Amino acid sequence: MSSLCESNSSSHGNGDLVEQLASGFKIALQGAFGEAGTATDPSIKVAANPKFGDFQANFAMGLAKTLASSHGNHPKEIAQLVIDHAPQSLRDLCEPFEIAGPGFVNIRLRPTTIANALTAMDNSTLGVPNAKGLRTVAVDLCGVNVAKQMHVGHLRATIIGDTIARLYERLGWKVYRQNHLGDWGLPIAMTLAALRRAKIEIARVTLDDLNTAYRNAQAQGRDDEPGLAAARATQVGPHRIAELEAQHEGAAVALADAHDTLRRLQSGDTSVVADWQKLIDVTMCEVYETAATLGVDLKPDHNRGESFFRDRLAPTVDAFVQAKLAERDAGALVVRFADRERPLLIQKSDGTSLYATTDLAAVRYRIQDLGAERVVYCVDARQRDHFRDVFDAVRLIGWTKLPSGSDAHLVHVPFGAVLGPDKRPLKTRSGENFTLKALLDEAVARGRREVRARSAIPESPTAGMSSDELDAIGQAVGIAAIKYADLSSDVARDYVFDLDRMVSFEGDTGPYAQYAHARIAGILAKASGRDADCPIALVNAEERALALALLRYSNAVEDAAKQLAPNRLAAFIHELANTFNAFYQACPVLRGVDDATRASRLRMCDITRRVLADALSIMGIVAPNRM
RNA sequence: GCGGCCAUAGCUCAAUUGGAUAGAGCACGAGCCUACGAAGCUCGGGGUUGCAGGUUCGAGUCCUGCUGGCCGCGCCA
Repeated sequence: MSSLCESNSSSHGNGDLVEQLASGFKIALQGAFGEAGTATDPSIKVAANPKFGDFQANFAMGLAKTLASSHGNHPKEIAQLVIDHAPQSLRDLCEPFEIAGPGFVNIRLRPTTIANALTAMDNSTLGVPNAKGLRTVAVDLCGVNVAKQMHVGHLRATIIGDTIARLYERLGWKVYRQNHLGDWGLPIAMTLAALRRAKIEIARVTLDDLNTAYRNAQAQGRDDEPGLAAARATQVGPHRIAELEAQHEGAAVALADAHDTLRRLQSGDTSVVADWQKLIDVTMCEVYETAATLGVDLKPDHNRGESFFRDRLAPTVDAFVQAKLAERDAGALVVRFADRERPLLIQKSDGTSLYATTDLAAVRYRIQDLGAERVVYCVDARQRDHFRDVFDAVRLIGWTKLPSGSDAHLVHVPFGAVLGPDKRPLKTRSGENFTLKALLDEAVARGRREVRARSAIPESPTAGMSSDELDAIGQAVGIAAIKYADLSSDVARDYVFDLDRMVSFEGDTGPYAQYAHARIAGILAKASGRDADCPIALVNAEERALALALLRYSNAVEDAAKQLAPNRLAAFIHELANTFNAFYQACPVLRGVDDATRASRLRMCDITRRVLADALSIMGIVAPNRM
């Protein structure tokens, strides 16, 4: 597995301890076992338990297995031999090594090693490596449909996608956010046709109107032809057949109208195109507003909807036909795969294309036009099979090839459903989807209520703040509650939406992290004048633990990006906040300590605050200085 | 019918991708503020990781079978 940043992290002077230890053990491994040692991963991990030290090296057991034929060494002997070959540069970093269990090498760092590493990361990078725009990723996120309100499903596609985009941005990648809007094709035409039939003035239409029209259009267009055939075959009552026939005719009329509208839209009929544009404007206006509320970077620049690819659909289909990868089946064009029955449909029997076609055109655009070496899709887990097929089709035709000759990496990040208390997909009492707006309004109201309640206490740091200030803080808290709850568990899993738990502000929540940040900000505000370059002294266990937690930041960011797992970052945030709170409890910063200790602890507070704020900003969460 | 995902403490979730005694939070019990911010900290009880086998020095993690749940399966997106 290659590093996210090809350039050697140690050259950044970020004091990455794991890398320093790993390179030291590599030298030792080579010294002890030559070729076989060079090929061995030192496997440096954070210690499973603090009593085993700070880190552990787990190479010995695996190496014993590969060496078994030629040597007869036990893992413990192998570990000892490697330790005997440890270069002085490695020995200088650590207390004497210990071998324990089946062959673990326990590593305890010298306090100066930790202090030096912490000093080295105390700059604007906070130790995080930077690819300097030399690597490129496209992130498919949000994926709203025109004329439809955003609902909870879009919450995940939006904030998970935004966080992944921010992770890569933080690592210095060139990031293209791609909002794959549903803004083209029959569904939009149906809505448009329904609006025009109803003589609704499109210039003044609202998103609610559109939403209603969309639903009505879908209902009108629903044709139960199979049902009708079945009814005739089984000779059910004439009443039922008549009913189905009427529905069939109504649907036929609506569909014919929609098809006509679609034809005019596609041929550039100025009046239809103008109305269509208005639908998009009305829809997106609210999407941008919601994105802003959520702290998500989503703008018109990021729109790469179905309509954007409309002229690329025919060439896409042609390419598959030319490559003899597509074949006719019952009038439609399908791509078949060697290892599964299910084909990928890329053209309907009436000659029009469908969603897979757009997805294929979009992958090609992202790799060949944007130059993305990775394309990440933040889309509902139910579309697993679909993306598997699309990705395989792209590989078959060879569109993953980059100019450099290497292959672009396609990844679907499948996320689970948001469930209600009944463990069923979250719905309102009347069975409708919750609009995202309603959900966010509720969360913001709860956040504001909590913040106001606290500001009413005279000793509170927020006492006497203006109503606007409290509202802003309350909003930050409410949004953080929702986002952190979503991003802190494995995205692939379903989760139960429980606002009470999210906004409880206790335990592993967004507000807990914000609170830790605000506490530190409070200390720093009280400390008048501090020495930013003072020596860092690590005496207490809590100081040492805090320093080690801070030093894990770069790995947490890289790991979260590599695994496309925001919950890894959330786990880091929670652990850091936790470790800081313990430090804070045990180590006075401003009172009753000598100047050197005070300066050292203040510096650690400062770094901690910046790391917390930085990590939260990757999740698009605001960290207020007071709350 | 075929295929995919999942099952961990009473509840909600972790587990550094095969490493040491499976960890957090909530809830429950016991402590800590004339306050460097108690939205906090410390300590405690709570587990046959759905079941049965297998692979190996080592399995929550990999393989096989079973049970239970969710999801998907050609002209919707």
